Amino acid sequence: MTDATSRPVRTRFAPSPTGSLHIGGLRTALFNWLFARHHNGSFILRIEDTDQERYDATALQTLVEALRWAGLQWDEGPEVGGQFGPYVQSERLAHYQQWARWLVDNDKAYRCFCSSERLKQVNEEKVARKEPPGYDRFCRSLSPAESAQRAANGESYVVRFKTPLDGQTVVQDWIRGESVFENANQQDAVLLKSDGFPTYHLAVVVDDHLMQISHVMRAVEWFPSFPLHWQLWDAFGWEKPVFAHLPVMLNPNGKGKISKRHPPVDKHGKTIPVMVHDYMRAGYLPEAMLNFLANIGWNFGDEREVFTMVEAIERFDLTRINPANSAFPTEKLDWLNGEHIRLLSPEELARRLKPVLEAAGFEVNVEVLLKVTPLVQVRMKSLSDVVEIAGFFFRETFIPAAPEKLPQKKMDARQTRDALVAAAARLGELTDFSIEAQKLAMETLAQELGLSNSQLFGVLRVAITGQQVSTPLFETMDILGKDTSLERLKLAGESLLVQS
RNA sequence: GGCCCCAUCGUCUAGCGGCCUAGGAUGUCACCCUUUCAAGGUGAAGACACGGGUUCGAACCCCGUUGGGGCUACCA
Repeated sequence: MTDATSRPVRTRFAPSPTGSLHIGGLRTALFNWLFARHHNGSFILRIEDTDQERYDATALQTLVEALRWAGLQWDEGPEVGGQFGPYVQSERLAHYQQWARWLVDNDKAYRCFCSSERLKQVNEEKVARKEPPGYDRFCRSLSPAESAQRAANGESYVVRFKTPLDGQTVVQDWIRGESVFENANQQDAVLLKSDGFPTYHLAVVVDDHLMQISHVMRAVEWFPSFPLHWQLWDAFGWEKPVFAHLPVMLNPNGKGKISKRHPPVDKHGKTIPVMVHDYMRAGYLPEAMLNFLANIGWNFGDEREVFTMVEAIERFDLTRINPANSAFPTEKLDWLNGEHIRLLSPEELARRLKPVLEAAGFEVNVEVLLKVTPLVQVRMKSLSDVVEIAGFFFRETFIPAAPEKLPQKKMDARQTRDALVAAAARLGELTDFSIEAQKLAMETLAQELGLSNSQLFGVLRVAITGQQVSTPLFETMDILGKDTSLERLKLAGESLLVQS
């Protein structure tokens, strides 16, 4: 079996718009996108909004936003059009109704007039008898004439598939090979609902055919309905696409798939975001996110784990997809995000940092930001880290640290104050306030005071930045300037109460 | 419960019958570098779920057990 058919490669991502994009959905989209790009094919976005009860007007917008953030451009779909449109299923009802009708006319499906009450009762009875629940095929034996008559009378009905009563359905999955399902275990699934909307099962087959999808990559959740779809393709007599059921991502502890309803937690008990928008807000880079997702269930081929999507496209194939489900390795995401942050040019990083700082309420002086960026670049795991590490550069008024934070290991208040005074005096004398000059002066001073560099520099750091953890001291003073630096040292010295 | 899928370090993975006394990454720990925090460098601990086969030889093939996961709607 080969993973490329003779047909042009066309893949699709077909989410239902029920909110932001689920992180697992993004990976499914990514794999489809990578495959299409690798084969110079087309990647299609199709919206599966056939559930009116779950309709959400803003969801499509949010979904599109997440996909655009990730950079997964679709060649056909909402907002971009295409020759196989419309790409929103609620606008394609005529197709589904036509093909449902075709199935009924060709004895592949039938109208079911059973009420939901009766269905419920049948189920309860079956369960009571310890039988597996399911429809009892009551309407399957209705004559075509009676069926048509009742429909004509305006009686409400659904269309159900006429599942073969015996035999087996042998399905082919690219990742798992052959699987055999007993037809006797299959239900007469509803294809067309009473509101005239199709179920997923009908819509997916009709659309994948009409849109000439060559490869269907979807999550394994769909595997149980795979035989139904397989039979549907056969019933229509259409050429099937290649199917590949992707493993799902489980909670970090490996228990259960990641879901919005039961938010996963990491080993520290911290809640892990499920939606792409949460990751956007948390300061993750789209390139890191995609790199991360590409490493779950697929691998680059050699031992590299940090790569760009351009590189991934070159190598992407279905043969290296791992059929096993995987826990969500959050620590790797943080690591990869740091790696990608370091891969960025300082200018590019600064460009991405600006909105983060602004969102935190800072007014950003771009010139300062450009100087600060290289200092934070190596220290960040996420873009939002900049606020904590270097936010003080952009604060209107300086917030000094509490005086008790000033003394370093084995230092008392007097010693600390004296060090601050001496440092201010020494730095004040400098005509050359360069980083090197500052460093030399302070190293000399530390020796004179009998302090270690660590002690003296620590005191100065807290005085200058108001923080115990910050950007490097001399670089920071360089950016702040001599006047501001001296002012802060003086302020810190005065804040220390010393009994004489 | 039924049906189906899956099974290598804590985690993500390489491995597709001999190159495996199982490789990489992450995380953890130690050391080095060092003005804090990082980053970087070096090193350590850490896995073929179990039981049967097949074979000269099995992490790799087959069967069973166990474990995990998915599905079980007029939701997708």
